[in-house]
Amino acid sequence: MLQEKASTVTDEHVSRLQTGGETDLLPDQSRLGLSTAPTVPSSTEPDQNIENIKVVLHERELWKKFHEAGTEMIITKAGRRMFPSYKVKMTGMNPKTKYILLIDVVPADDHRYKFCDNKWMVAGKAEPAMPGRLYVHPDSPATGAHWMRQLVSFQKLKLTNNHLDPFGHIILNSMHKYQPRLHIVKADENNAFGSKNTAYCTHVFHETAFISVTSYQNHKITQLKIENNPFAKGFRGSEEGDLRVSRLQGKEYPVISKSMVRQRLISTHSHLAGKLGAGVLAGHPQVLSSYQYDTGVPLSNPDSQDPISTHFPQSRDPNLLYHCFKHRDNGRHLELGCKRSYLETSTAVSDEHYFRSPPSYESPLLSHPYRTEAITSREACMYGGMETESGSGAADADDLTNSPSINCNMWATVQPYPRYGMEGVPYQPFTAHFTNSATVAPVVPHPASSVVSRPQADLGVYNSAAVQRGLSPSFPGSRDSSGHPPLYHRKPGSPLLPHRDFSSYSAQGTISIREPAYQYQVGLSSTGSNWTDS
DNA sequence: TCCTCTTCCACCTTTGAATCGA
DNA sequence: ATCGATTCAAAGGTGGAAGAGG
Repeated sequence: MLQEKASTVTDEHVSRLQTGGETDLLPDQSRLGLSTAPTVPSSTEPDQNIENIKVVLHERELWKKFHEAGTEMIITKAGRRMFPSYKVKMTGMNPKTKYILLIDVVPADDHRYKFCDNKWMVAGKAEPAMPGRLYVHPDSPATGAHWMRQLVSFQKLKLTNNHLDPFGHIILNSMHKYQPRLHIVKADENNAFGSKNTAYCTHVFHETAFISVTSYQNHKITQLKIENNPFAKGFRGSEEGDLRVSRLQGKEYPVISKSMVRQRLISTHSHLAGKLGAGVLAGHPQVLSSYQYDTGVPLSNPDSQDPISTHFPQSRDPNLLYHCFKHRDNGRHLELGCKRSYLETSTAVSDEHYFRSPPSYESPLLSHPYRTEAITSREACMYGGMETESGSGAADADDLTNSPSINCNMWATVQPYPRYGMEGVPYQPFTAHFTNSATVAPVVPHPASSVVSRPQADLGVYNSAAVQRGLSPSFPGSRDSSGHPPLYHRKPGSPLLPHRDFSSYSAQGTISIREPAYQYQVGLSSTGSNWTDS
């Protein structure tokens, strides 16, 4: 494990916030006309600025390989893990501050895709978004020292296409493009988030975008998975060529040995690298800039026909990479950075054959009594041991023994997302409603409310951006500001059941996060103790 | 007919309990 | 009694094939 960690350092990609302080404008902010966000009282010390946290994507090179081929992720009714798995290295955290780490997977655009002629093409309008769910790292909340000690792995995150999934897996539509996002939330005094002063960051790694499929479409992806995923070792061929792969699919594919696969991968990679090196991709900055978050490389040639983009039309905005939000005391939301640049009006017919922009909507992650109580067990989702680090024993001890813990699974329900086309993508402000109550109630779509449209001109080119925004004030009651009932209510004293038990669904401590027409509903499951109603 | 999805399968890794020895 | 190493079996992850369904 240590060896793995050490060997991958150079492959990691550092996602870095550009804000120097809470009121600092990003280089392009002024040009964007974005306002500064007020400071967060709890974040006035430099070492506590949540935007100073740096996140490094583990195995970035592997992600890049997949991305270049057009990453596909299998979704099954029972839930399937992501591969490559989402692992990050955290730095810059306050060692003693507690954070909650969670991931969501959001639609990258409003299209449905099909794999035709060895390339992904738009096949129509996207289906309504699936219930949005958050995957909370099982170690959450934990101190910064804990998170920074080793790789943070979300490998147990599972994707499903089962709309009624009882296991808390992230629900996706097949043949749609998605973008995973990592949220770092500073836990409040109750080891929860969602309270008034909650601050959080959202990290988006462009190369982790994928298309969900029920069976692999692109043979290159299949080979990459087989070659790199240890669980798929059974499909690798031996050096002698006695392959299960060839046995099973001999009529379709030639015999492929390990060495051949390796050679092909190298060849493919070299080919791509060669193109990169030769500047072929210079005309396709959407590819090149995908890995150059900080360069501010302008985007995209929509007419590109290079092999890469024909296999996997790139998002034309690799710039939606990094943003940081912060709570604003008055509950209104501000942005300090630009989330994306690609907002050109899409009029060209050819655009239909290419991926469009990454998500343009705002993070649904938000505040409110995300309350955590003592939990007796955690799933080991972090690399390495949990041993106390010398020199940080206090923090560690506190981390592991006193910290109430939350479970991996949070349930959320998202109303069909407003289709944010590439054209003048509406920018969605949202309010949040968190509750740990628990009676199941129907999810009520939040009425479409004011939509903050961001003129295209406002969305310049940024390869990295930090956005500070406010989190809504908490609504400890059972209704949010719009009068909607809570999504779930739990009777006082109702114990939480172990996660992955659908029967516990109605007994989850819940968080609902609402945006206009976008509603997150997050349930927390506990493996041990009861929740306390606050 | 085509496309997508589900189910089942064999093969593999991972995980944790049991065992043993120092 | 404790700790670490080893062994073993069960659990779970994997992609492919076949077939169902729209």
